[in-house]
Amino acid sequence: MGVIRKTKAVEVLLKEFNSSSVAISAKALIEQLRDTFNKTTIYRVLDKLEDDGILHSFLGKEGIKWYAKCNGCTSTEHNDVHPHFQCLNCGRVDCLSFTVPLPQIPNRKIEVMQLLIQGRCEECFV
Amino acid sequence: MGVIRKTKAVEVLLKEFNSSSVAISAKALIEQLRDTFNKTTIYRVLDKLEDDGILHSFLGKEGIKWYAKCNGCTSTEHNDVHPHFQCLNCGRVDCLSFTVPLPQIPNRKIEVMQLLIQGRCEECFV
DNA sequence: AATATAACGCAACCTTGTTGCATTAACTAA
DNA sequence: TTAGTTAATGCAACAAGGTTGCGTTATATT
Ligand SMILES: [Mn+2]
Ligand SMILES: [Mn+2]
Ligand SMILES: [Zn+2]
Ligand SMILES: [Zn+2]
Repeated sequence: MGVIRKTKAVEVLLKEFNSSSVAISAKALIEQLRDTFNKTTIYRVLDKLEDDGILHSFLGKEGIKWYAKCNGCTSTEHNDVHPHFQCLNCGRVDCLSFTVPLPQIPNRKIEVMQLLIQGRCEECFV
Repeated sequence: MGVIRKTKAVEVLLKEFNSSSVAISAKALIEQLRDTFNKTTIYRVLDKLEDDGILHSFLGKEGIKWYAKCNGCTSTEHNDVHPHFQCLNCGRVDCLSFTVPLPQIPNRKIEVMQLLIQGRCEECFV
């Protein structure tokens, strides 16, 4: 797969993610671009951008899907695994750049891990 | 809130969680008890048992809700926060007893964290 | 046994996300 | 530059997980 045509939707969504580095939920994009694009289109473009290694996705607080820019991923290699932070006050979500060392678990093989930290972001921190 | 009446549904669900210590998804319970209870009832009882500090819930792989027994929680204090493990082979989910030390993040306050580790469980480990 | 009301079943609904299909618009090459 | 090819789009309908309102049932209390 992969994005092959530079369509209006691809262009607009790419710009959305390039203008800031915070994560954006599919839900928010659909709402925000409701008058411009159909939700199906948005879901499909996000899918493709993820396949391309341009965006990565993860599940936020209520199990809804968020997307953020990738750093150095390709369509063949998605090696951009890191924790995410969701602010319980303003809702903002972003990527955290550190890695969390996990203890070995006997007789289990760890393949993926997803860590969502919740609390107060820099803006909402008192 | 809290469970006030010992009904059939409460009894059956409690037994379900007491007979083993693995987590069970609401989805699985609804399917399994489809001929006995309405799904609304199951959702409501699970909710209540959680409020009571008897069960805790978390989101699994596809963002669906899982429940497991609590250890030493009450209706006023839910202090049973720990990682969960979901087997990518057999689908089994369980609670992990270790705690993951998180680095301090400057200017942010960490309140909750949810960690889902995926891989191969003891049974499916080769 | 009579009462009060928590819990239940059912149908209808909500939200997030997906699918099939006819139409439109990018890209390709004449 | 235009015609042809087909990826991408819009729309409507659907799916899964979960919630809500309301009339009925069953548990606990007297
Ligand atoms: Mn990220
Ligand atoms: Mn647990
Ligand atoms: Zn914030
Ligand atoms: Zn397994």
